[in-house]
Amino acid sequence: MSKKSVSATSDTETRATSEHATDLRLWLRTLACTNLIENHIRSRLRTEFDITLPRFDLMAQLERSPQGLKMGELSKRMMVTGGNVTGITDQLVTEGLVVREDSPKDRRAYIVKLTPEGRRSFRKMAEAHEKWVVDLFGGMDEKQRDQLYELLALLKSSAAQAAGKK
Amino acid sequence: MSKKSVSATSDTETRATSEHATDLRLWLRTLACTNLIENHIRSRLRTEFDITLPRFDLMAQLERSPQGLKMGELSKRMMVTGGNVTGITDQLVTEGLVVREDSPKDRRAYIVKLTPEGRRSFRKMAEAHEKWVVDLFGGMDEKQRDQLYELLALLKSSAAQAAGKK
DNA sequence: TTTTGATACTTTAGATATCGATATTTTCAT
DNA sequence: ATGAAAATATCGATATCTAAAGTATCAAAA
Repeated sequence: MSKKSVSATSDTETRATSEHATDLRLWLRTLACTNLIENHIRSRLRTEFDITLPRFDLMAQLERSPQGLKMGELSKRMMVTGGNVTGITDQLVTEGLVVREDSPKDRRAYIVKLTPEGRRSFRKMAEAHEKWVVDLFGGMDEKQRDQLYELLALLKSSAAQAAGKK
Repeated sequence: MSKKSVSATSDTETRATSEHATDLRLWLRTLACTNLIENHIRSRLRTEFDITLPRFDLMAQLERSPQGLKMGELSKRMMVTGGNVTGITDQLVTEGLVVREDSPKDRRAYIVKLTPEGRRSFRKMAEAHEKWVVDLFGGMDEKQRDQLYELLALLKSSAAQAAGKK
């Protein structure tokens, strides 16, 4: 007894099951791409600049916000917990790449900023980092990259909404 | 090398810079999507099943390979280092969810398998997990998801090639 | 056989990560 | 005002995670 192929005739239950499976495959592929790229970048940051990815990421956030950022802001933007940001910041302070300044508006908070050396150091790494990313995405043409960019915007808002409602 | 459609007024340098910037944005958006989804799944696995994401991932690999997998295979498929797999496996063995069996072919290797309890436990979690993923991708229609799936295939091979050459 | 190199896994050290608890400060409703 | 609730950051415990070094085994050549 052979099963009919899932097509226009599939009932609700069959369709639901099949959608589950395809969504799962889609998610696993998304994850695989990210891990592939992230592992590569992590490895090169280490071998070529002797820095870890989390430290680089934190510095990247600060470079984009020259006025500095509160710990909580960093936590939100890096999508990691506050305790984690505390640890990474501690390391970068030890290395002299960032500083904690007291916030004049809120005595609970710190403002984290790049030091001049941190900024200089980051700029050099960022230049190489951009090249790596260009290479990693180089197998796609401009139209495909644009399409991917738009689809990921959809995914981001879809996931944000679903995650928000919980 | 294929021709790229570029606005007539941009010179080479401008184009290069702008491509760098757009690729970087594309990568950051990819990363943001993955983190968003991953954090949500991690959180729900913890609150609803009291399990960590890495443990769930390892079990998922084993469920797909009922004959069991060697540590090295797990390492490759999960895209993490061997030492990491050792630790996660240790935890799961302690919890009675997986077992290490000696490989009959190679005394250096183990075959890791789900225990009956591990399989039972995983199936229950996987069902919920799939629902979460369906919800997270629910804001995209079928065509968009298909497109995303295909574009990610391109990205995967592009990144794999670039990462391979180094 | 013995050596040699590669492979499979573990162990170690260091740096991230999370979660829950805590201390301090701010905000806000009364 | 003032007390409760919320916000900010840190700390301690535990769990990942990587890179590198170490152990055991395999496979093939000398």
